[in-house]
Amino acid sequence: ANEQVSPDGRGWRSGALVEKKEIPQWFFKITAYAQELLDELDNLKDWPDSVKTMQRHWIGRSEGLEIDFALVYSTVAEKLTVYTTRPDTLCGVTFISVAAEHPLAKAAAESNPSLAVALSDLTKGGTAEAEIEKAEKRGVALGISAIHPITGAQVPIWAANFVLMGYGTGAVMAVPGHDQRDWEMASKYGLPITQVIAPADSAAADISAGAFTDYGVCINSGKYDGLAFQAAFDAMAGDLAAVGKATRKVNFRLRDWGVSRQRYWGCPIPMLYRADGSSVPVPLEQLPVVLPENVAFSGVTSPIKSDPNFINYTDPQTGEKLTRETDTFDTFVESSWYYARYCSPGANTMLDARANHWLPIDLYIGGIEHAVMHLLYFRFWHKIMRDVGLVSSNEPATKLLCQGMVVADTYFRQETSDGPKSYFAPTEVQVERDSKGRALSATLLKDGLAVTIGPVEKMSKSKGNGVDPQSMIDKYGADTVRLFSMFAAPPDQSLEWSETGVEGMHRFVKRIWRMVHEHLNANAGAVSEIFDASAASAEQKELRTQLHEAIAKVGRDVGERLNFNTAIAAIMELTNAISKFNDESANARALRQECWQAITLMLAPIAPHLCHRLWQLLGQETLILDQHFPTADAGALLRDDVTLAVQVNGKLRGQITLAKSSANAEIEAAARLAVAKYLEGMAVKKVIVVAGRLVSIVVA
RNA sequence: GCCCGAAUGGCGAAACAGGUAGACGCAGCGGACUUAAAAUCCGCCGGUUGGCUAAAACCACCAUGCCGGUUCGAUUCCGGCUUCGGGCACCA
Repeated sequence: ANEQVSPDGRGWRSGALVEKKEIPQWFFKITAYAQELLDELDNLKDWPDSVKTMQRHWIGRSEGLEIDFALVYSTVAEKLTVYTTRPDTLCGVTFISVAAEHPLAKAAAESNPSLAVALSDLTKGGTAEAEIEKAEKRGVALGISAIHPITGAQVPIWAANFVLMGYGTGAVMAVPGHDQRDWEMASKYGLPITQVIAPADSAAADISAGAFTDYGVCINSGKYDGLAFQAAFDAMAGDLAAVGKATRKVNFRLRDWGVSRQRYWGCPIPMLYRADGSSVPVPLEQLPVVLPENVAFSGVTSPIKSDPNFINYTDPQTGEKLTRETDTFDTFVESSWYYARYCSPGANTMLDARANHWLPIDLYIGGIEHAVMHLLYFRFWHKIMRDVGLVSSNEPATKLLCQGMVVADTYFRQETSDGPKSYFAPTEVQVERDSKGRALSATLLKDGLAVTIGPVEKMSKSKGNGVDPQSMIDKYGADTVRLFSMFAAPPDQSLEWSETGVEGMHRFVKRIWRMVHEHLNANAGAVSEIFDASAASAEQKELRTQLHEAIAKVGRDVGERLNFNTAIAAIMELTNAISKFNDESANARALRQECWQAITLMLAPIAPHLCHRLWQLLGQETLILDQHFPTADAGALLRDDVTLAVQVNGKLRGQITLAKSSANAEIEAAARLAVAKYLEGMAVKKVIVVAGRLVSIVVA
């Protein structure tokens, strides 16, 4: 695995030099779905844009040209086909680069041992795209030339370490004047660099310092001179197609999905090999092929690779002797359809009709690290299941939420500057703070000596900053822990764990408990009166408006935005407003009862234990679990007055409060009065009234 | 190297379609209650910028990573950076 290769190109445990070898592998043809996977991103309205953008780039659709270069004196093939998205630069081709695994390179190496060595040298280094892109551009001449399809010039063919056999045709035309990788390679090996594109704005491009990669107009390109990108593309495509040397081609960056793994623990790939090496699938009625667990481990390879009981297979009908594939599937295969199987537990087949009944998933939650690989395989597999009739939807999940990690403070000691760090749990440490609450230093409780305050990091065993939620639940209760988890950050951001924050939330829980009891005690039990809006005081009207504004906000935050933190904050604000509401009239008691019932209903999904009990205490005979989320009373949301900010030249200079029904002229007059001292001696150039928000006066 | 994000007080954060920056909470400070402590309640809480001051109140200015732009108005939009995080196909 790439992860097990050290940066020096050796195995992380054995230290052995890593070699690359070609082995037969099974692939899923995800590229056959590339266009659909791309197109349907537009229908995923409730997926984050960042994920959709990453998938678009990953699929990487490009429109280009496949161009044939005739070979000179080659016994292997007549022509070499390259793929390019920049045919406008064709006249700047000074050589051709092929992948080291390209058939042409292999053929050339057959009769040339030193070339074979040089080619295998080229493939040294990692396989990760990041490594290939960052590695020095290297190449080796194959000693073969090709004929430029337009100029007729002979250009040499090289193998290069940055050309991938799996993309396009495994061969690219090299235009060092206008491609940075080609430029670096040409500069290294003294290959010619010519300019065939000039900047569109007729400025000069300096290709001696690096490639000029922008679009521009053709120069030094004969009859194509002066053409811009698209015109040059079309002209080249037309002319070359007419002589059978080019075809338009859409390519995708997306590669087929290699699913073979040489590990034991996995799902065996259900394929059989005939004596002649050809392969057939295991018959449907014999699926699934179950991994044998009664096996003997001997050495480093998977035990089923040498287990005759597993390998040998006799066709029950014909008696033909076959052997089983011993590789197992990539585990991404299973994670691509578990959600569907979960919808039909116990089914004797892969899925039954229940899967289609429940799917697609309403809300799928996972980390952003899965943005391209898992989430693309997942979409691909759903389309496969659709195409074989197992499900009828096109996509597996209608809404996607990418949640953040849980992080916490770290504390450590390091004996020597390059020595190992020993970490301490936040619970073992006492932090000293200055008068503003800034952390100054920390000491270990056990010995009273200093420890270093480290950065806030993802909770992990190695950093010792993990918190067992059970210990917090034991101490504060599950409702408090759940409320804190929801309150500390929106779900798509990382959540910083803080025990003082949990304590603060516990205070809030106790406060609600106490306030409800005070409300009930003042009334000697639950209240039955109904709030009478027509007889309400201004303060009562205000609280009731606040209540229904909170209900509307919490409904939106929880139901649509999934921003539980602001929902809880809105309930806290309402609680603070109730606390300040000192009115013991019957109407006020009825209003308070309405508030507490709504708060209990709104908090019940997050703090079910607390709210279950409070609901009963508030005199309700139903179970709170059976209740609907409260809805705001539109009438209660209307306020008579509105407060507007008044700006002068964009700076806040005053506030006005006036009837909501006020006409713009009235508003403007009130605003001018409120900021009169800023308008003295100035000419008012413009007044902008933003309904319900502010008045902006522009003066000079 | 390429792709996708993020950056706001001492801290976690809020500002939902460009409109009063810092809601809500944590920490801190001051006070009430108490013999005392805990718990609870009340108040303050961006700026070692300037003005007026004994001090405050108050007023002005500055402030959403940095530089520039658009706009009456920018945390929000645009261009250019910096730093941090995620991904780059065998970690899953």
